[in-house]
Amino acid sequence: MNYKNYVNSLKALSDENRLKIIELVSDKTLCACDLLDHFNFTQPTLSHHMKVLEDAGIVTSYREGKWKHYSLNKEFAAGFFDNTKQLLSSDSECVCDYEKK
Amino acid sequence: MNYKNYVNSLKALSDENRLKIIELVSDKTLCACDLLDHFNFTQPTLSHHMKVLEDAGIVTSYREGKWKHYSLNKEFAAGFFDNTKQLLSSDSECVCDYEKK
DNA sequence: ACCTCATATAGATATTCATCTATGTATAAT
DNA sequence: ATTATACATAGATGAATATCTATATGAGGT
Repeated sequence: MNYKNYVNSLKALSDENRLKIIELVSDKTLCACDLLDHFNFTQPTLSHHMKVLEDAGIVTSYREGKWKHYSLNKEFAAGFFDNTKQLLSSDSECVCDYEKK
Repeated sequence: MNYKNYVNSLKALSDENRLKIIELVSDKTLCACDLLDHFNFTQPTLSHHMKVLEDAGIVTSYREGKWKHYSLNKEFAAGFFDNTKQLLSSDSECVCDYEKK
């Protein structure tokens, strides 16, 4: 498992508003303006959250005219799920003895 | 899904050292002193991390004389796994329209 | 009682981060 | 060209947190 990458994903997920965003785009594609309707924070704050989620590979996006559309990255979902399983299962190979940092 | 609780779990997991601790106790029980051998930070820092993990219900502990022993909470592992599945799967029931905060 | 070992707590510091206001950029419509 | 709409960036601020040193607590052994 790539620890740095997994920790990065966890940090990106560790925010209640971003979790809500993920659920909103987990089954459909939404533009930023639609997402913003669901929250009480400002547009720059949403922009920040979307950048965090996109940089972490959690959501993907494409531009269509003025709009930017977001959806859940299914590859991320599968990968994150696998990493979580490996972390929490006792029968996974032990990576305990990597070097101290 | 209990968002607050899940976010709390994610935050507790969002640290590379704590992930390593979890892997160390995922298949065996270890005392704090044994855990400390695997890291370069100080004993109070480990104590802090163990408190975070225990408060989040991620690890359980018991005292035996001078030693405090830790192991992975299997119930947490199962619950966290379920929550993650629900979050990332598109076919889960939508909890999108809970109140703004 | 005293000492040693294992762990916890207190207080300080530096970094990270969620949010804001203000402003910039890009695209489309008139 | 001008204006409106959608999104991004810059800079500031307050809150959370990972780490440290110093000290306290607790439990066994001599």
